[in-house]
Amino acid sequence: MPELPEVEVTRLSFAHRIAGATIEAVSLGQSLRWPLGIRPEKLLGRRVLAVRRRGKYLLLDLSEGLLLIHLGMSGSLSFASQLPERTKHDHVELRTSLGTLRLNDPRRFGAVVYAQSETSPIARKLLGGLGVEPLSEDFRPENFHAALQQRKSAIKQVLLAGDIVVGVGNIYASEALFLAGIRPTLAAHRISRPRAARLHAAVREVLARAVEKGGSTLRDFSNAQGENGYFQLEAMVYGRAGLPCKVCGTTIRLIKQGQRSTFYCPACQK
DNA sequence: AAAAGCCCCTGGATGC
DNA sequence: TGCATCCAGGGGCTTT
Repeated sequence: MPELPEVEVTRLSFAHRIAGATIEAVSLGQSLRWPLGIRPEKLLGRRVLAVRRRGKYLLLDLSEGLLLIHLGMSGSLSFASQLPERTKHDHVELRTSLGTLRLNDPRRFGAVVYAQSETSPIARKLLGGLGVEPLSEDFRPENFHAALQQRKSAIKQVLLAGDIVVGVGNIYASEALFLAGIRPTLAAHRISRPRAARLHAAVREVLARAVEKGGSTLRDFSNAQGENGYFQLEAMVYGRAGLPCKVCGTTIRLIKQGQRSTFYCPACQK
């Protein structure tokens, strides 16, 4: 489910409510992708200072150390003073003085990992290889073009890899490439400077727009307040195989790239 | 260094 | 209704 917009929407939905809370209890369900990395009782009494985002990770700054939270494919967070009864896919629960934070993740590709600092070995392993934040000032057309020149694989897969620019997942990669008029199979190093600039703008535009719409709720995504997203309703190509392009009417195509679906318009994207 | 495949896991939709 | 197959928002790890 969660690409940058869904993670950011989740962050916005509880960051201000959990800030300053003291951790009172931690309980774990089934194992996730990685172990927590600290004895849960060690977290008791620590405070949650802030919630930041890096790529698709949420970073909970604690009075000592931080928690890295990843939602994987099917994870979602809830934060409320009163939550419904726990179900079998609720794998991490953090009870605090201001409410309970709960991770639900049926597929368990997600994770909650403790790190002593952002430079600790585990934090470096998870965050170290990440590319630039697409919505920050550091994401610049010139640098983006230069980075693409180094890569021979298909632009869609380069976007997904996340080592040049973070946060673009399977939905928004297809959407950004449509917006930029670029064929997903085009080798990244073949993209001209002006076209790279156009893709740069498209990535920013599609992600920012998706955040505004509360993300995409394809099956089960909701933010930490339980609210759904609506960006999927305005998707131009994602999930629209066989349907007419909203711009030119040509039938949208579905192909596989690296075992993942890619959608594009063969007329609008060259 | 980069690229390509594999795999982790559960559940919903579809087909016979 | 039962069972097999395919598919799904991610990404680390291993092998070329």
